[in-house]
Parts: sequence; C-alpha cells; structure tokens
Amino acid sequence: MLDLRLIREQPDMVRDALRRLNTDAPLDDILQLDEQRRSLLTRVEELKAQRNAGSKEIGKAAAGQERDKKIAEMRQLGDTIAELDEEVRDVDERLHKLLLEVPNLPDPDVPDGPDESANVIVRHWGDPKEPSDSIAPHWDLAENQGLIDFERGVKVSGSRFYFLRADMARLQRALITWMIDIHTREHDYIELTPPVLVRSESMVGTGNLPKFGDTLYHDEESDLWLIPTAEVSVTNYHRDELLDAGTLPRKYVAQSLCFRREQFSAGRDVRGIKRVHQFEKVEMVKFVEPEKSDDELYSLLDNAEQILRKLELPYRVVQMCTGDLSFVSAKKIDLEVWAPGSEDWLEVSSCANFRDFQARRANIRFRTEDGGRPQYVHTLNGSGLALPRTMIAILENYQQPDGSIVVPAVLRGYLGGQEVIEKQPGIW
RNA sequence: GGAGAGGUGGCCGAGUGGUUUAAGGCGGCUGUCUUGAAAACAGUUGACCGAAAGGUCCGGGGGUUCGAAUCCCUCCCUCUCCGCCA
Repeated sequence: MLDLRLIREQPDMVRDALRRLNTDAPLDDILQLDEQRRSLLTRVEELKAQRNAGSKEIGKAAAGQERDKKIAEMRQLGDTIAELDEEVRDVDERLHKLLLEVPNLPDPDVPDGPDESANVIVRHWGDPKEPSDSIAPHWDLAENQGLIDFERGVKVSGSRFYFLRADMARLQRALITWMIDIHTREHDYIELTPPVLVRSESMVGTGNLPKFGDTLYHDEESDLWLIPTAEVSVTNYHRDELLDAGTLPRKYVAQSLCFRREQFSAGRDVRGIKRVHQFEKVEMVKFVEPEKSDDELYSLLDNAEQILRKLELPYRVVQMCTGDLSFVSAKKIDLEVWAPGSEDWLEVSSCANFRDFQARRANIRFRTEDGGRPQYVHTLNGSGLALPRTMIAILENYQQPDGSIVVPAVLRGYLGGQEVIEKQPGIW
C-alpha cells in the first residue's frame, strides 16, 4: 500500500511512477475521496468536541429543566454525528479498497520496458552446457530412471501433479536440509516452520489479496488460503507488531509447500516439473530498517547465489524491467539456472525489495533508536531456492550417458556419501 | 464438540455508566551519583488522523445511551475442565 500522504502531496511523482508500470490506478478517485474524507472528518470532529463538552456538563448538573433541555440538545447532536460517521465510514471503505489495488512504485533504477523481453541480464556465472542429443530433458530422464511418476500423479490429483520416487525423493529432502543449513549456519537466518494455511488478512498483508485471489487455493468452509510461498506466512509472522529498536534486521528462512492454481498458464510448460500446482521451496524473508534495504537486497541475492555456486550450476542474474515487476515489488532480481536438456533458463529464485509497501498493509513497524515515532520496516524476500527447478537443473546438468546422475559434491554428505543416483526400480 | 473464564499502551496489569485526561509496575529515554558501568534515586515515556485546534483508539464489527473500556448482540482469539484425536 502506498502512503496516502505521498499521493496527496506528490501526485505527479506518483502518477509518473505508475505510468512507467503501464497501469491506470484510480489516483483521481483516491485524491477526491481523500479530500472528501478530510472535510467530513473536520466537521464531525467539531461536533464531537461539542458533544463531549455538553455531556460533561450534564454529568455535573443537578436534575432539572436545564439538564433535560441539554440532554435533548445532545440527543439531536448525536443523531447528526451518527449520520456523518456513517458517511465517513463509507468514504473510508471506498478509499481503502482503492488503495489496496494500487501497485508499488518501481525504484528509479529499474529499467523501463513493456514485458520480460526488456529484462536486463546483469551477469552470468559458470559455463552453460551446450544442448545435445545425449542430454535428455528431465521429464524423459526422470521417468526412464524411475525417479518421477508423472502418470500416477495425474491419476491421483490431476495434471501438474507428480510423485517423486526413491532417490529422487531423498535428493529433495537432502537439498532442503542442506539449503536451510547453509542459510542458518553461514548466512545467519533463523529457521521457521510456517503454517501453509493462512487467513485472508495475511494474504492482504503480502499483497496476494484482494487482487490475486484467483491464483490461490481457498477453503471456503474455514475461509483459509493455501500459501503460494512461505513469504506469506513469514512476512505476516510480524503482522501488527511494533518491533523493538535494535532488533533489526530480522532474517528468517522457511521451507514450505507452495500451492498455485496456475489458472492462467494452461498449456504452458506442461511437461515435467517446471510449473506445477504444489512444490517445495526454501524462502528467505528479511525485515530491515528503511535505509538498509538497498544493501540488504544484494546480500539476499548473494545468499541465494551461494546455493547455486555450491551446487556448481551455471546461472544468470536478471533484473526485472517495469513491465515484469510484481504488484508488490519496487525492485526484483531473478536467478535463472541453465537446464541444457529442456534448453531453458529456469527461474529458481526471485529476490525483491518491497520497501514499506507490505509493511503498511501488514502494519509492521519498528521503534527507532532515538525513541521517535514508530516507522514502517522494509520487507524483502528471496527464494533460496525453489526445489523442482533446482532438481531439474541437477538432473540435466549432472546426467551421464548411461542415464545415471552424479550427486553434486556438497550434497553427498547429506546422502550418506552416495556419489551417483543409479536407475531406480522401474515404475511398474 | 460440551461447560466455564478471559482479551486494556512496547510488555504486565488496575479499572463494572460521568473529574479516567486509562492507575500502578516492567521496559525505554534523560538526569543525579560514578573514572566508566551496574545498583539506587528523580524526572520522562502510548498509537493513529490533522497545519493546528481538536478528534479517534481498551480484540474486530454492530447496538443501547446526552455520555460506553464499563451494558447488549455478533464474530475472532486465548486459557481451564471434559470429550475426541496423530
């Protein structure tokens, strides 16, 4: 949510920033409602001051004609106040609703562009393998090797569901444990195991609601939502809190299942496990002081990159242009790992600075060291990393001509020293 | 699921219709003392809207009343006992 005062005081700046996003936020309606709200408020508050004074007199006065007259007077005043209160509530509600639909403003250094074609490749790491006939895409490889059962996933749950089998399931567990160990031991994050079902307020806090409800799974009976990322649970961990001075930054890492309806990607990436309805992800979330968030984005990015480097997987760093920013981000940088079998750069991590956008929605503030007024924190998050795509990259980069897969050196300790994943018992 | 008790400032906690302008404590900040710190003592310290005056806020929402933290309705949450349960 944007600061209403910013919209009021620098409407042209806000308008220009939104124009870069190619969105048509109803700024004029917002300004008009804001104006209306404030003039109503002035009137009703004046009347309330009168009523407070009048009621106080009644409390002191002895019973009698004077007192009865005053009471009648105040009753009438009360009716007027009730009417105005009603109007204020209505205007407030409309204003708030509009504000919730305005996207975050892009940082000045975000490149302009209409869509992903204008994203900027910042740099590469590692040597991407040339695709060749001897490098199979993971969907063929994994099925042949008995590592993933796609058919039964579809039978049990539908398209975009699958079973990991045998050493593949073990590999995922090992990866999760290893990634979390790196982030907690080497990068100083606190591990959280979060709920994957959350209330609507939490979804509003991170910006998933009200706009993107149709991409989420929802249980109507209990009115709970399945999270699309642990970002939702972990960011809302501090919702409606006033954090103590000196406790920032707060850094959390959480593994969770993520659930996505993928309603609008029908027909895209239908093969394999690149785009699925349910997947594991290790997610990092930071709550930081506003002046630090620029630097914190880069250290977050580095934390994610460390995982790919240790796995020795070639990747590239891509900065999103204005046309490819998410609703809540001011700045977003993705890591894309090379998959030579699929011949695709896979987004395995998305690192973003939300500035105070989420903090306003979720009401997360901190008390400054100097004891001044509480301020909103800045929130950031980044995947560290998404499991299916990381496993695609491992399968496709580490496969050998006979179909076996070499275990990346850093993971062997987590797999009892195992060096190679051989063909698993067939899918029978 | 049944019965009961609760939800008050950053935290704990008093307050059952009108000088409450929410007591008191903890924590924070400032000062005295000290080489420095701790302790002790003293002072100070809620959030939100507003340029200000002022107004709003006692779990959320609604109601009763001239006036509600206080009474009523409703929802959410916590705790205790019972039942069920991985």
